[in-house]
Amino acid sequence: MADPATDPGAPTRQRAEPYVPQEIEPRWQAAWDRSGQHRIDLEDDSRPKRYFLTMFPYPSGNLHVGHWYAETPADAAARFQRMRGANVFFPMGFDAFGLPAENAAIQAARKGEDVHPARLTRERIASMTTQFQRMGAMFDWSKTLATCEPEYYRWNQWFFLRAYQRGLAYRKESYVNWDPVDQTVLANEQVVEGRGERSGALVERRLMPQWHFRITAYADELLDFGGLDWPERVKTMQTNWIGRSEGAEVAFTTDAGQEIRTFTTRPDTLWGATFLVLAPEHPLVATVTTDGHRAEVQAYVEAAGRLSEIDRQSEAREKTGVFTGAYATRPVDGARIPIWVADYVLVTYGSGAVMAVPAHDQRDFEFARSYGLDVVPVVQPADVERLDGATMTEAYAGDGVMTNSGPFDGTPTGKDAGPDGGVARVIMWLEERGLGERRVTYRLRDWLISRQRYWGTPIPMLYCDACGIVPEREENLPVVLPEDVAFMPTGESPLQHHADFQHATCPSCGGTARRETDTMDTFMDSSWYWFRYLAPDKSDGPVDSARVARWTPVDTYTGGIEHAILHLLYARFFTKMMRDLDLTDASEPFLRLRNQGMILGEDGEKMSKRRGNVVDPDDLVARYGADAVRAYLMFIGPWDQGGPWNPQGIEGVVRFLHRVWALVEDPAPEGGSADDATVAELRRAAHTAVAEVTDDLDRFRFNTAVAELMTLQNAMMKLKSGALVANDAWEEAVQLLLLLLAPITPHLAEELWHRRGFGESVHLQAWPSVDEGALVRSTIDLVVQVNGKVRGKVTVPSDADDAAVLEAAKSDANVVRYLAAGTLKREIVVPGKLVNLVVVG
RNA sequence: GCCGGGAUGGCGGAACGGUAGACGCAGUAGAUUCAAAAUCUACCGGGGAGACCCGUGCGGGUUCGAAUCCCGCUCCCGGCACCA
Repeated sequence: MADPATDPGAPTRQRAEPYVPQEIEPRWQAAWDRSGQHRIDLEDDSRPKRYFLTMFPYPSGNLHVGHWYAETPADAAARFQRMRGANVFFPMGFDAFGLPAENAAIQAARKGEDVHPARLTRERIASMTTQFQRMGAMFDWSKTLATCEPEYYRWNQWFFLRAYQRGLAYRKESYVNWDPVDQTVLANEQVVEGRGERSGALVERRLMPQWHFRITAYADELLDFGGLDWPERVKTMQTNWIGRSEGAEVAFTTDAGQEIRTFTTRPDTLWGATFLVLAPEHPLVATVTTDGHRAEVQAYVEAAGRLSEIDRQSEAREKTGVFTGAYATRPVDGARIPIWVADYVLVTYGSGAVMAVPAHDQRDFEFARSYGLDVVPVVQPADVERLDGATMTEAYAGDGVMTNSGPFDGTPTGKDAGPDGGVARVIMWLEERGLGERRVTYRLRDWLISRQRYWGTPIPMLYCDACGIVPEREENLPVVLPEDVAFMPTGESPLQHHADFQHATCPSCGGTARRETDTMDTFMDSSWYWFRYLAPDKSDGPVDSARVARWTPVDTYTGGIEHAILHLLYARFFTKMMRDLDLTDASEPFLRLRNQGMILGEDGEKMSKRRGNVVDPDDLVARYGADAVRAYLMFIGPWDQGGPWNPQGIEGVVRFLHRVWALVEDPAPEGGSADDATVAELRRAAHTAVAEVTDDLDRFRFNTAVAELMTLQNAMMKLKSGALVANDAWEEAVQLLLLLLAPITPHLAEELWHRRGFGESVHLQAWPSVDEGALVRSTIDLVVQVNGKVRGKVTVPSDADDAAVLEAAKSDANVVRYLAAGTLKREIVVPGKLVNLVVVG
């Protein structure tokens, strides 16, 4: 073959125009917009529906690489499903309420400037929408929404009222997490290691009346992930968070006749309960305490109240507590045991009081040793020497045989003892005698949704002097968040000083009422938004029930792992509540969940302005084009892993895209071969890629999909010649390559598709199917093993029988050397892939 | 402590139980160039001149054959954690 590089006489290879993504991409984005190919017909039921949902972003004002990493692979998966013949709905909107915009307004107020969160948020939504267009994604912008608009949040209020009617929303005074920086209470889910999830401030415990959703009513149902294709770790995290414990509730009676209820997972150790412990906040502490101990107990309770949650739960801390002076009766045998107050017992879990069994619970053991309380073993381990309460150095929590336990002596017991074990039998025994009952307890608390903030959905409740707490009438919704507000430099919610907003008429008696000034947790907004996408303009109800029936649950939901508990738990709860309000038949919102990892800076650290390792997607697009950014983010590694940004890595992908352009557009070198073997090789390469890319995209394995496309490009480049390009098989291979590229690099594929004159948009083509015939090889590689070692490889016709295979193996000089030493034991034929000839000496 | 997920070249990572390291990055050599960039070609786990040998966190096992399956560890990441 003449090569202009080495042969000066050879004709110079003509080059087509260069690949300039910056020119191609805006042109196609505008064309797709004009043609409306991303506007979906939600009523079209001629094709199977696929609801692809990606977690809607908070309008921070600027897209960062994380958005591109989250959205563009999801877009590739959605485009792939559309080409496979599905009617794919892939909407995008904005989670628009929240503290950052309000904090910006407060900051501005401190400087005497005027910034309003509503204006700021709407501007940011507009600029981010423009930025989103540059991704070349197939978002259907005709169905977008922003949660800060009254048309959206009025339905938050509507749901709240319906939930209130059903007793699923309620107000109660309880100990809550107060974030002193953001000046609001937070849900348990928003407190991480004792600090506010957003502000990082140490949260304080405050007793305040607040609105809650009764998520605990669904605790058991939330533990059931049946039928869901979700990552194991997300299911585990939610299961841990809900924290189900089985046990019994046992009531102890004080000498003064008050009942103290305790929860235990080990009722079989009841005979070893040598004291009771109340949490400092337990309501009975004051009434139980005897006069002689009052001062000491009061001091202890006050000191405990001053401790931050993190100090109090510190593991290193030694257990402290005080005796109340009171005694209670152990119900199983009438023994009198002392009642203590200690802050290692949490008022928020179980009943806020525990029966302490120091011999078999490490915490109780440590407390008993500190204060000289009795340690009485009631479970004897089978294989260890007898436990003695006086000499034990730690609690024994394992299995064994019950002793000192009245009628149960000799019963095998422990966590693993099963239905005939002590735990189950003692519960039955307690129930028969009315001394206690089976009880399941959860770590999960009800969802606290009140926020003492401005930029959120007003809670539609009123306080009337005559009627008390009164819900707003549905027909008066929305309770509009007033925009004529002044932001305090102190950070206090302006609603607390807005007389017009607070002034209301009581729907019950017609008198004057005061409006609730707390707003809802913004996780409320994201708990049902995918229903609203289906009919964002609907004004006579929250959702279009026919579309809900057809389109939900969401088929594939994508987003960050940081929402594993928060948003995803609330969304599941909300769907179940909506089901019970007859708004949907489904019990689960999202059938398949896939989480992307996080893109880190070049240094492997989280991207931040302070570190100076932020990569700006706008710069990347200007430099390399959107397709290169998309393809690189997909190629970087498994999507759920994320990883550091590699500036040289994207160059490799850019090279690949230029090679694709050259492969399709540049003229081929003259001559070459287009014989049957060459054509078969070309078709095999193309159809192998079809098979692999199809499988990869189906399984969200974008990195190997891109690698497969690179392999195909390499193979085609190697084979490309004047003779082959003139063959129909070349045209077919180019078409397949472009079809496979379409979800990943939509602009490049579309441009080349048109340049080749293949017809209307590549994105409206059917996804190619594999021609199995093209995959069949005329020969097969034969690996020859002797005594477990690979000793050679021979190539035989794919239809060779065992005898011919053996003959072929023997024709390999190297194999024969080893074969001579042994005898043939057997041949193992792996159909379609490999043939191994095994010889044992 | 309990639960979940991992560990493969210099790096990111591939491998239905079937020749480990696909694809890419970085690197080496060469072509092109006055030179460089870009591009192209070849090489690119370790040892050995070679035949070969050794290699997927560690120790066993199953199998003709194990990164992959089983048993026992080590370390790393994530979640929960004084939750009775």
